[in-house]
Amino acid sequence: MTVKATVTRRTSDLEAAILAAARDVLAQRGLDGLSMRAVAERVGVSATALYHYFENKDALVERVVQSGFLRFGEYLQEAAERHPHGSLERVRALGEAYVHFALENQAYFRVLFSLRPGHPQKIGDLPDGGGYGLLRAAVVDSMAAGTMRRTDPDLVVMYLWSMTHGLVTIAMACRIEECPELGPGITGRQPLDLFKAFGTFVRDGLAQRSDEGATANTGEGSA
Amino acid sequence: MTVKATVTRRTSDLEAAILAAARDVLAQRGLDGLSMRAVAERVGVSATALYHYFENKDALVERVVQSGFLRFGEYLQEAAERHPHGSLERVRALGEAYVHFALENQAYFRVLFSLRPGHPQKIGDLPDGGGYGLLRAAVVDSMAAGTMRRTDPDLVVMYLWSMTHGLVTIAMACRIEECPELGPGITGRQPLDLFKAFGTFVRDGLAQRSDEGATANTGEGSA
DNA sequence: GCGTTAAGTTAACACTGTTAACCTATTCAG
DNA sequence: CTGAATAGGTTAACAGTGTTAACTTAACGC
Repeated sequence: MTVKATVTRRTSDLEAAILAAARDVLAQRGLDGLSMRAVAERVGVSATALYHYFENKDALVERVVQSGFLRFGEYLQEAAERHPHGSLERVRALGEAYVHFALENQAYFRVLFSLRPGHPQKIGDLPDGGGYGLLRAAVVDSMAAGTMRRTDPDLVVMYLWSMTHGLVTIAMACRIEECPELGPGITGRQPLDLFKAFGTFVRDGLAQRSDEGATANTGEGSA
Repeated sequence: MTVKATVTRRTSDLEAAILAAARDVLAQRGLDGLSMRAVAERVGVSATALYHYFENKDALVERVVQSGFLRFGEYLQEAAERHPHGSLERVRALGEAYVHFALENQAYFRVLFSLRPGHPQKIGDLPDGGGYGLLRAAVVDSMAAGTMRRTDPDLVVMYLWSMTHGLVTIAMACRIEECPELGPGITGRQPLDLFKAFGTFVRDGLAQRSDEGATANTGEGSA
C-alpha cells in the first residue's frame, strides 16, 4: 500500500487515478454504489485521501460528469463527420449517436442528465456545450442548404433534442421493448429502431395533408 | 404521542398517514430528504413502525409513486376532456398538461420517472397506464377523424411522448430559460411556451416542402 | 383469565459523507 | 546542512442513513 504512495509522491496523478476509479465504480455499480470508500478502496488509498483532491463527493461526481460529456461530445462529432454538411442525414446521425451512446453508457448517462435537485447545471458550463453546438451547426447548415425549412434554429434544436432525449429517458425508466401494452408497433423494437422510425414524423409532420389520400399508411422510410 | 397511538389502534389508517407524510416530505425536501426517520417523525411515530406497513423504503416510495401517477392521470384526463374527440387540440392539450403538471410537481415527477437503476417499471403496472392510454386514444381518434395522418398509432404516441417528456426532463436538469447560450429564441421562454412552439414542427415537419418558397420564416401558430 | 397476535417501542448494526487530529516525507529558506 | 513549512497521506470519530432483532403493550378470540 505504501508502494503506490512513494511512487505517486512526485505529482498528483492520484487525482487522475481517483477519477478513473470513480468512472469504473459508476459504470459497474451505478450511482448508488459510487461511495467515497468504494472509490478509495479501488485506488488503494484511504477514503479521506480523496478530500485532498476534491472538496466533497459532489465535486468528484461533477468532474466525472465533465469528462463524460467530453467523451460524449467526441462521439457525437465523429458521427456527424461521417455525413456531408447541410444534409438531413447529418442531423439524423447526431440523434442516432445520441441514443446509441446513452444506451451503451447507461449508468454514465444517468448521471450526465441526472434529475437530482441541486444539479441544474447550465449548458454553457459543459465542454462542447454538451453537444448542443454540434447539433445547432448541423441544423443551421441544413437550413442554408435548403434541405430544412427555415425557422428559428434554436427552436428546432430544442425540439430535436427533446424528442431524442425523451426517448432515451423513457427507455431507461422502463424497458420499452418489454412492455406489451405499448402495442405491436413498439414491443420488441429497440429504442434506436424507434428513433429511426420517428424520422418520418420529424420530416413530414403528423397533420393530414391535403395532397395525400386517406389511404396512405406508410411504414418508416430508410433515410 | 400516545394520543395518536390509541386513536389509530382500531384500523390501519396509520398507513394512509405515512403515505401522506411521505408525499409531504418528498414535495418539501425532495427525494434526498425523504428518509424513513423524517417521515416517521412527521407522523409522530418511531421509524421502525413504518416497517409494519411497508417492507422497506423502496416499497414506500413505490406506493407514493403509484398515488402520484393516479393524480397525474386524473389531471391529464381533465385536460383532455376540455377538447372534442378527434381534434388535434385534444392531443396538444394532453401534452401541455403533461408539461404543466411535471413542472408544478417537480420533486414528485422526478420520482415518477426517476432514472434510478432498479426502477424500470413496466408501463402496464401503473394506474391508467401512466396516461399512455389516454394519449393513444386521442391519437387514434384523430386518425379516424382525418385530422392526423394514418400510421401506426403506437409509434406516434411514442414519438409525442418522447418529445414532451424530453422537454420536461431537460428543463428540470438545467433551467432552460437561464441558459443564454441557447440563443435568443430560447432564453427567457418557459418550457410550456417552447412546447407550444413545437406544435408547428409536429404538425408540418421540418423538411423543406416543394410547395413553399425559401422565404417563409414563420413563428409559431396559435392552435 | 389466557394465549395469540398485531402494533408499537428501543437498541443496535453496517453503511454513508465528512471533519479533526495526527504522522511523515518532501521541499525550501537561512 | 539544519530546521521549519507543507503537501499528502493516515486513523478515529461524528452524525446521519436503511434495516433488523428483541422487547413491550394493548386488543382480540376462546
